[in-house]
Amino acid sequence: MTNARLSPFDVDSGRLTDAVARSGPSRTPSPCEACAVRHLTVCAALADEELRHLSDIVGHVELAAGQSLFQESDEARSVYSVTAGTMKVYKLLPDGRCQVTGFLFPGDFLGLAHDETYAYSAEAVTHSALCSYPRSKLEALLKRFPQMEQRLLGMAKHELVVAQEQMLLLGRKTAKERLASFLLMLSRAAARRGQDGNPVLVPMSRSDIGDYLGLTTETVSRSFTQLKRDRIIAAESGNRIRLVDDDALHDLAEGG
Amino acid sequence: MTNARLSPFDVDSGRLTDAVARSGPSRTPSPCEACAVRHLTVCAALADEELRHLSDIVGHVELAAGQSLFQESDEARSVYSVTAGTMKVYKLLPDGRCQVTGFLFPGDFLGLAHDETYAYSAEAVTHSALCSYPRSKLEALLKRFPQMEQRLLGMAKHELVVAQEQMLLLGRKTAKERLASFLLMLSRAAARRGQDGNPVLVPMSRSDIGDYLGLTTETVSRSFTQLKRDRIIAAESGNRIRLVDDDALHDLAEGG
DNA sequence: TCCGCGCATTGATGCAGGTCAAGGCACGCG
DNA sequence: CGCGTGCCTTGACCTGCATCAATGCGCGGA
Repeated sequence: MTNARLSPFDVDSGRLTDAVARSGPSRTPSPCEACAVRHLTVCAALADEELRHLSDIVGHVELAAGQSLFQESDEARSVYSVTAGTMKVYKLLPDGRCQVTGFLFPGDFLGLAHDETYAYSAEAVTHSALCSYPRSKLEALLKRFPQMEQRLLGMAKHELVVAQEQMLLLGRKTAKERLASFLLMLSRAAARRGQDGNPVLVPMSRSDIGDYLGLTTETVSRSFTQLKRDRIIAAESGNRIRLVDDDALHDLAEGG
Repeated sequence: MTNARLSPFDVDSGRLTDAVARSGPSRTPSPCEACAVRHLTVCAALADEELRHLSDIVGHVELAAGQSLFQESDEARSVYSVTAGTMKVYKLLPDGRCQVTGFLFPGDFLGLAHDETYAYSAEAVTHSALCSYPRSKLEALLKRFPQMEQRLLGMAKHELVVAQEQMLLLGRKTAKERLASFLLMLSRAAARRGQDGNPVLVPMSRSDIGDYLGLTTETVSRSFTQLKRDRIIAAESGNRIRLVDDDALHDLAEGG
């Protein structure tokens, strides 16, 4: 495996520039209609009229790798939809211990806050682009279009299922099992976006992975080495991992 | 600390029998209107008309301690609202490793499934009572009363926040910190229900607590002993724990 | 009242993963 | 083109929690 972080446009590059260009606020009719990742997002099920209203309130953000979008306890002014790149959301303990609660890819939603402040921090892992929706305006829209609320509820339910699986991982799986689960998660997420799920691109650092899996970077690294030695995965160029023995990987991930 | 599990009616007894009696399907106008725990539940914000419709489709379940409500992968026919007792929801690995993803108290909701099957198993910790709503009929109702959907979304968002905190706990906290967080969670949950948050009732076994905190029963027991030795908590009769040094407990829980 | 069962506690020991430390490798920059 | 920086890998050692085992203790049932 190579050590370098990707330059921001190595991967989703076309997608990133496309999405940003297309959705520029200056475009005429309804930029959201032309959104390249709409089928993945909360916007997928919306009618044209609803889309137009959404277009009216949408803003755009672009972040370089490592840039922060918001911090836990910031006032939750906006919610966001990732259109390109990879984001991470995480929580910190006062002494600096970090738990990454999720990685987000194009189509994913973030910033849903229960009260007036965010419950976690969000930061770009790679160069990323997002649509932003002012919370107040979005809420007004939700009142008018309950359809959207339904869609949001569906996404929240799905996130809950994912969160419960992550709790099982953090509470009960071994380091190797955690890494196997992680690679399969990445692979499925890539496939959902219509990208290649094998080999799978791993854009985040060992340290981010450790903070996601409740491990140290050293243990993540050692587990990678073990999986390679066991011929279950193989490193390829550009931070890609080939899933060589899919069955073994699944068995591992499920604690087989 | 005593070892005995509670007999089912030691605690929420009045509440349990009341709720069950009141909400019997044979009652005349709208049993939900009289529900003792309505202010805590998804039903809180509903208008009378909506409540009547809800009453029409509601069913009731009573479970003895240890009885299962549904299993992961069962077809998700109903969703439930806890009216009395304590439930646990959990996920299993094939080899039997168990992660309790949450304890549920009166007012809590369970069974929200993203697809056609439940994502976890649910079992009564103490004698419990629940309202059940057939999923199909509830969905029809949600279409008519978007208000309810909004309320559900709010509950789902709150559950997500809780789940993220639990991930931080499972990924990054020490055994003592986990137990401190757990006791504070129980205390807050009791207070929310209008019960005494100190001393706090701990109705579940060491093994359930371990499965919730990602620890073994032995480690849970040892951590209890340490907190007692440090005069941070004290055991009282009937599985109650007095939170003696609240500040120390909070500091511990936050990783101070 | 006594017995036995199920849970909790405590002790002894082991090990997975953390910690500390030393290179290695790729890339960017002067 | 060589050097520095940042990440990754590997090794040696340590420790917090798991595991294995024994005992305690409260309750329910005979």
